[in-house]
Amino acid sequence: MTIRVRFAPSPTGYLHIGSARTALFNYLYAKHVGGKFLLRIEDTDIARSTDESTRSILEGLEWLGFAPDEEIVFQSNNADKHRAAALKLLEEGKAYRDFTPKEDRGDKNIKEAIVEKARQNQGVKSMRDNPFRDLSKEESDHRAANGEPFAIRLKVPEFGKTSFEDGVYGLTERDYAEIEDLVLLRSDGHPLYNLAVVCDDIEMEITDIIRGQDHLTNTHKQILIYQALGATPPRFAHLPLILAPGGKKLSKRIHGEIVSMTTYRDHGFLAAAFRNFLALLGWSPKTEQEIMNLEELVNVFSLEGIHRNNAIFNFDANNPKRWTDDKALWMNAEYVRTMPIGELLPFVKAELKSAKLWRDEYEDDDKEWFEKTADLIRQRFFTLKDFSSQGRAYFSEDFDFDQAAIEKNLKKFPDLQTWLPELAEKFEPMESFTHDEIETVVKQFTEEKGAKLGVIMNGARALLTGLAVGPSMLAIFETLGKEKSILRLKSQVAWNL
RNA sequence: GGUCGGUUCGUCUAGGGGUCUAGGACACCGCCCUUUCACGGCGGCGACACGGGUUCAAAUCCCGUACCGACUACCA
Repeated sequence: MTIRVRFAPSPTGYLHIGSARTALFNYLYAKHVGGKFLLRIEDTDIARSTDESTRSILEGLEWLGFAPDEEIVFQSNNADKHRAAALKLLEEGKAYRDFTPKEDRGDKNIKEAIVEKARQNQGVKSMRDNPFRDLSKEESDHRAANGEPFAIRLKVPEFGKTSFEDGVYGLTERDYAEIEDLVLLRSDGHPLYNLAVVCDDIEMEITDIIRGQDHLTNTHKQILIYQALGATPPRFAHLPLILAPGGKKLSKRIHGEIVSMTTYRDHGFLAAAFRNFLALLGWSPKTEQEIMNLEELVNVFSLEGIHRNNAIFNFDANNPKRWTDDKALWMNAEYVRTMPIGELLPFVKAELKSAKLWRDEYEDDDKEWFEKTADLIRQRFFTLKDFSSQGRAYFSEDFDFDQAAIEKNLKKFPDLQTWLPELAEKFEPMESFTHDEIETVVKQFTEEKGAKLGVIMNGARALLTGLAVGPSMLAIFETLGKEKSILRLKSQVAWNL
């Protein structure tokens, strides 16, 4: 039987880091065994689901490169089937109508309310004390026929326990006494999560469910539903959670965009790098190799490498340099700096285009120059954004000067104001403007002036790139070319800043 | 409150009774290279939550405590 897994997000926000990692693990698992990776949008909560969120999730998945192998399933389209299943269970006596009026809960403190209620009911409350649980069929039918609203609850057996072998957490058991007669169908006729998931997973012939650990206890309820429906439950594997710094829950509300996939895309992350980073959060290949492309990840992925403890996604909202996890940033830099240049170029192009720095010659007459330059400057870059910010001077005459660079490398040595234009003069007659020739000229010039090579070079760097850091100056001269080098060495704009 | 789960450097992790004076990566610090540096090279700092057992031997097994998390909704 082919393995079929699904990623089933609910469209109540963007694709966040936890869901993205769940999608990744499902994808890796499916591909590893030659199975299918499916996508289902769980939009049964009409009040909270939005189309915009669905789009955002799809966008995130697309960016990461996880295309579903079959058509996307929208859970809300299956509501009729879910209702039918609930009715069937009711018919078979495996569920019952609950005529208790719906309780209005203040939306805000639901968790607190639950705890409070549980505290009050301590030791008294039984999960089976619903007065409608054993209502006769006749009376139940009668009241329903009279138009009395009701919810349908699953009739959980009095004694026994559910158990299953979790792919990550091992044997998991739960006593029936701990499981309430869960609501299958709301009094307004809307199917509830646990019913919907089970029905859809049966219908989609899902064989393995890989999802967040927050569903671990739900699984027992779902197994009860599978059994009532006469279906064999699939295999389950639960993933540890990804937490915020300090070990608190990562929340869309509190942590905002920092957890959204689109943020990473928009901040110049390479999907390959982010995927790689995500894979290492809660999973380990058990080797010391950390840089792995998708294919390698697929090859070595196994449930056995998944942790049971939660991982922290580190970031510091108040520190621009640490706006997201250090390791994610490093991973991205590693990819930017070491991936085959040919694979990187399309991303550089897209970045330059969006910054209006792209010129079509880069793919034509200046193709070689473009490749060489991108290759040269990427050595110190972290994200794709750096090509248009720090790398701006290589693609445009309109670039900014870093104040600190000017102070430190230019104004501190007033002689440079005449020397640098003089150096430009030395460049003028050069026929071949390449590394070695430039070196000869610059060195000779430096000796003439009795100056330090570093002073000349760094001054030139400030003038030619606006920055205090970057590749070797000889390489910069060469890549910028004679004309631009001369022009910028003579320019006085930086001196007047 | 109850049930269940988890706990190795700041963070991601290796390890599953002796090979652990606990390994790697990121971050941090230092040194080197150098015309600069956010590159590169070398090195350093730094952890088995705590308390009891079991054992010749425990990071590894058992129990308890603490802390963290999930679930406990006519949310998903």
